[in-house]
Amino acid sequence: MRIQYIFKPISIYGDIDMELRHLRFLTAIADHGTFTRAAEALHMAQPPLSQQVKRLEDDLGVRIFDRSGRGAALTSAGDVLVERARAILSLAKEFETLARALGAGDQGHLRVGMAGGVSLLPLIPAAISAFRREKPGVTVTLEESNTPALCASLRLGQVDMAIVRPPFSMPISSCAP
Amino acid sequence: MRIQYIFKPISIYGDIDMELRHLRFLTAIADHGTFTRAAEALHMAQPPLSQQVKRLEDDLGVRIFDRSGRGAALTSAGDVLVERARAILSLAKEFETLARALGAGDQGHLRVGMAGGVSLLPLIPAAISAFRREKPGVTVTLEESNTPALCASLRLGQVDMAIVRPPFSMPISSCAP
DNA sequence: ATCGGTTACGATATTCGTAAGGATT
DNA sequence: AATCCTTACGAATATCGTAACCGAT
Repeated sequence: MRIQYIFKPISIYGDIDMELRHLRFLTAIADHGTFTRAAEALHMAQPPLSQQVKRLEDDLGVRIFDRSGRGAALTSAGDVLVERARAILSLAKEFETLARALGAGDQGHLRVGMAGGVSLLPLIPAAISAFRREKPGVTVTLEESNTPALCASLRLGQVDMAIVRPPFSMPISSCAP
Repeated sequence: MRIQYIFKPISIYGDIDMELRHLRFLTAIADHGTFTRAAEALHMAQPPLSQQVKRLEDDLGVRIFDRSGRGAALTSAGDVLVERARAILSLAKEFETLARALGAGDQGHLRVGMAGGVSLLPLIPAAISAFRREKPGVTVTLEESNTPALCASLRLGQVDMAIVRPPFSMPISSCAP
């Protein structure tokens, strides 16, 4: 009866918080086949890349890459994990894109044409103030003119919206985009 | 004609890499309603939480929370984004769980019973060596005995696998789990 | 001997915490 | 006045880069 013991090293570091950075490291190595080339692609030196990956592997208790003299190949576990990592990174990218798009809606330039005397109505300045408070990123341009001229400006796209008074002759369908 | 200009501040920092930490911050604030209580839950002080969120908002160009004297409420954009953040964090959590599970499969204790003389066959030691090389975290216990005794041990769960020679009398269905 | 990965350690950069300042209820 | 968020700045911490080392082809 022969018994063999293998002592597995345990992480000397405390548990780390896995971050998207680590997932980016994994996919880069999987994509480029070696730590060295992945490090180049990540604009960093290779030793820190090794450190981070090793630490992640130790923390999760799973070996993701098989290192050899000619590069790093995915283990069977690594194969599954890198696939998941790509999905997460893809969602994160979408998150950023969506956030910027949502933000873009809150900034820009709004050109408002107002018929003469409209600014005397209590509701209008209040509405503009409220809008400016809610969307501080939007530059608001106010322009006072008469109703027919404003309708023309609106049609030409020189203003984005016009506050006029009846009577005015403009079909709803000709609103500016 | 009156014109108002509002200059929108641009981030003085370079673009940051969004990390899972930022998403954790967002969901914590959304969950707790105030930066202060979220900071407590995150085991951190409240000012750095404000800093990180502000920086993320500036970088993405979107306001996620409406700050007021009595807490932080989600903006319409923030509502969408926090929902996405939760999805990403959920996947990240799954990733960690899966990784640990895959790692656990690569470690543990494998008890192998071998019939006498089997170790003389060239294939068996080679297979064991290969297995140990591939799964360094698994402790392998080898035990030599005779075929009937090994079948009994296997049935009792005293070994995980047995390498025996015919004839042996054991239905396949009685394999250990 | 070259290529690739790891270890060691000092430098750098980011984050974090404390203290003071505003704003709103 | 009390509560909550922000700004400012020094301290702690984590990451990063360079240099030296090991292993394999």
